[in-house]
Amino acid sequence: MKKEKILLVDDEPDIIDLITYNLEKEGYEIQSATNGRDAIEMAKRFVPDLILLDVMMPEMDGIETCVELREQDSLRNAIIAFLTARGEDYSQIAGFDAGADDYISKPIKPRVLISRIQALLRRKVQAEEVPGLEEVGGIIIDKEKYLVIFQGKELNLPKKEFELLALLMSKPGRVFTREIILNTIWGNDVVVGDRTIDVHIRKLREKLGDKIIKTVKGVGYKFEPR
Amino acid sequence: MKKEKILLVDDEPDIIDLITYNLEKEGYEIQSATNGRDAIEMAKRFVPDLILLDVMMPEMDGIETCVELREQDSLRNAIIAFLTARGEDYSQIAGFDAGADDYISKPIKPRVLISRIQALLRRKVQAEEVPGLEEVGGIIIDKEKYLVIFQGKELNLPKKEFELLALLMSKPGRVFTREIILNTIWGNDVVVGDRTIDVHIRKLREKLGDKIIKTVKGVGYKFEPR
DNA sequence: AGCAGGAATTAAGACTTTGTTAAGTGATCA
DNA sequence: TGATCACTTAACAAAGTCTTAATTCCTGCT
Repeated sequence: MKKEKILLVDDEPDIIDLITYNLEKEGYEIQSATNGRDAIEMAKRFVPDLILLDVMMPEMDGIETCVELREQDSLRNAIIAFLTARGEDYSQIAGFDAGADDYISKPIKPRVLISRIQALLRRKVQAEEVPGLEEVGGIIIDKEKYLVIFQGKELNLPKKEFELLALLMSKPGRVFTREIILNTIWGNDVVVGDRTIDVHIRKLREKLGDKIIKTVKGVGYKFEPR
Repeated sequence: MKKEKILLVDDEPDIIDLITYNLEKEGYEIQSATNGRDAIEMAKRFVPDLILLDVMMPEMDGIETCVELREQDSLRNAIIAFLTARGEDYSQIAGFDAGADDYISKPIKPRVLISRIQALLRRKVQAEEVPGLEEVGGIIIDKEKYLVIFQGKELNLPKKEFELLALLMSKPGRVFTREIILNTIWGNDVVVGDRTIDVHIRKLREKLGDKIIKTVKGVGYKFEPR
């Protein structure tokens, strides 16, 4: 699994040390900055997945920094969370407007922080999407290796079956019409009989069980994630 | 702009009143429940955009409730936020695992709460924006998945019924004449008897209840949102 | 009350779309 | 070159959907 990158911005070295220690222990890759200006420079190169930003900083405060970070195109889908002292409630309001995704109260409790960060990154991962490898409803399909893993077993599907499964799984739940299936897998001009698709579907069902691919009569087929 | 729906779950009436008052003032549509069981029932019908869930409740606590709510298909993209008393940090950890999106500390400060909710809903809107999915009067119709969710239950409608429902729901309240229905669903040239539409309407009413589709004698039919 | 037009209801049968099986055609590979 | 595998087709079976037709039910009107 890819190491996720976190940029930590706080003017107090003690806090930086504490957080860095705890997050590195969790396997994240951490970089830190002690002021807004540096943070922006660093963010451009480091391209973090998550930015933890102290609100109270000399010179350029967190809010200001946040606004500038948000203008960076490369950080469009980075997550920004503020670190704020209890009682600084105004910052929550201004912070969300500045484009923050969350805020975390000081004093920092490591366990809480980690759990919070996991939740934030999980949300981000959902939003992203990693091509090539997909996992839905217990089935893993690896387009690079041309491999399907189902109930712990590796399956070597023939080309057409594999492509058909990959297509259905690319949008779990969504119905693909026969027409679209033909166009996608066989190409716009190739003409094959109507039953051909059925037969391939049948073979997939033989291998993956009957419940995974569902027929929508008169429309098409869909992959039904458990 | 559509009113956003919030379901509030807390066993203390005072809290309910306080929050309801503040959120209604902001233009949200609020429903509330005082225990987890009711909350789940209500959620199925109400289909809220956001659920505020007290962690500490008798019988079924917030975490448990959250887990069950997350299993509801119709709540797939609802946002769930916990209300927690200061010091209940354990709840933050368990809560995120249970599928919560955020937590909000008590005591509730109205200004902070509202700002927080706005941020959460803003995030939701971004995450959604998926065409083909519509929600009207507690019924969700998903053209991609060819699926209707009604009172928390998934319905698999046959093609014609589905198309008919989709048509009526596309403009809630508007009357569609028989002629337009025929032209849209059957095509301009296809000729089917007049009663055919009635029969399909009837089947829809069997499945969705009698009140949802209304007859306008001599004119046509309309979908009657709540 | 009686009537007429439209709509609801029902069940039966026609019709479509899929499932299933087995067999045929190539292609590939030792 | 014979075995195996992938793919396609054909033919029939099985589901499931759509239509129709016959009848009853409403509602407003005279």
